[in-house]
Amino acid sequence: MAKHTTSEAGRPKTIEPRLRQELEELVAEMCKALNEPKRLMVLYALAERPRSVGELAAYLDAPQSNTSQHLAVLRDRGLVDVERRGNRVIYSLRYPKVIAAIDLLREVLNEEIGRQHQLRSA
Amino acid sequence: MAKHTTSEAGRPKTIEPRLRQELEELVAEMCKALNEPKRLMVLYALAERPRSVGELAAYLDAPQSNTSQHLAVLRDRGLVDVERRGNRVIYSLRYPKVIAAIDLLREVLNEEIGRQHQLRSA
DNA sequence: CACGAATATACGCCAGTACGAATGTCCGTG
DNA sequence: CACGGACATTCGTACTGGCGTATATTCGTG
Repeated sequence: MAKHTTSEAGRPKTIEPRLRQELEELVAEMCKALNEPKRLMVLYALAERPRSVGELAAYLDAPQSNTSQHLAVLRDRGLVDVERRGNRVIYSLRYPKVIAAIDLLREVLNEEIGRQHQLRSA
Repeated sequence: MAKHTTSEAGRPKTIEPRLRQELEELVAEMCKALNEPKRLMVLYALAERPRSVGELAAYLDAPQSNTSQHLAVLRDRGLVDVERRGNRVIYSLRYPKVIAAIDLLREVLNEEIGRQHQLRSA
């Protein structure tokens, strides 16, 4: 393991970049769960109410296996709750804050689209 | 300003999935800009103050070309502003809301980490 | 105008990932 | 306990994205 070269310089105001990198890694991992349109649709669908896999597959107009794969990603990231109900498996949204975060990004998107439109018409 | 998506009572609760898919595609594109630790670090660094490419490269402890590539992604997504100052190019954060969104995800991350810890100790 | 510093881009390589098809697993029912 | 339905997982393939190396571009300076 390579040691840090300048570890004894005075403490900078920002935290050690190495640690910072690992921290951001975790956030990035969470963002990776959100960079897929179908997964976003799933999250919004679950924000309304819990749904079964088949329901979500129909909603996405995607094959069952594909839907299950996307749900597995969200499950591994801990973004959804799972509950077995008889023959089916019901998924639900665990953190409403995730929707709030995406909504914020959507607002930014709106501003940006307006900006681009403004540039074109100038 | 940003229009409020008032949940109009007469409308169907969900919009056409086809259109919805395209909308989410755009949001997903924006998330793709955030799913890279170094890009997140860049955004936070720019949230403090505008910085040049060399400065950011040093901060990331990454080669110049790599830094430029990441900046190109942020630039293409419209998340940063660019200004040429003499020999250098100064980047700055365009939308503070992006930081707010990431902070929200960070909160979710904290809850999730606490949750996992709790599960392990049970 | 030649030169060097700062930044951007092109290219090839490798890892990661979404997808469909096929298969495995769990559950309720007859 | 055999069968079918709902869901999960595996596998091979095609695509995408990040990286380093090398090269191009832009600008200040002598």
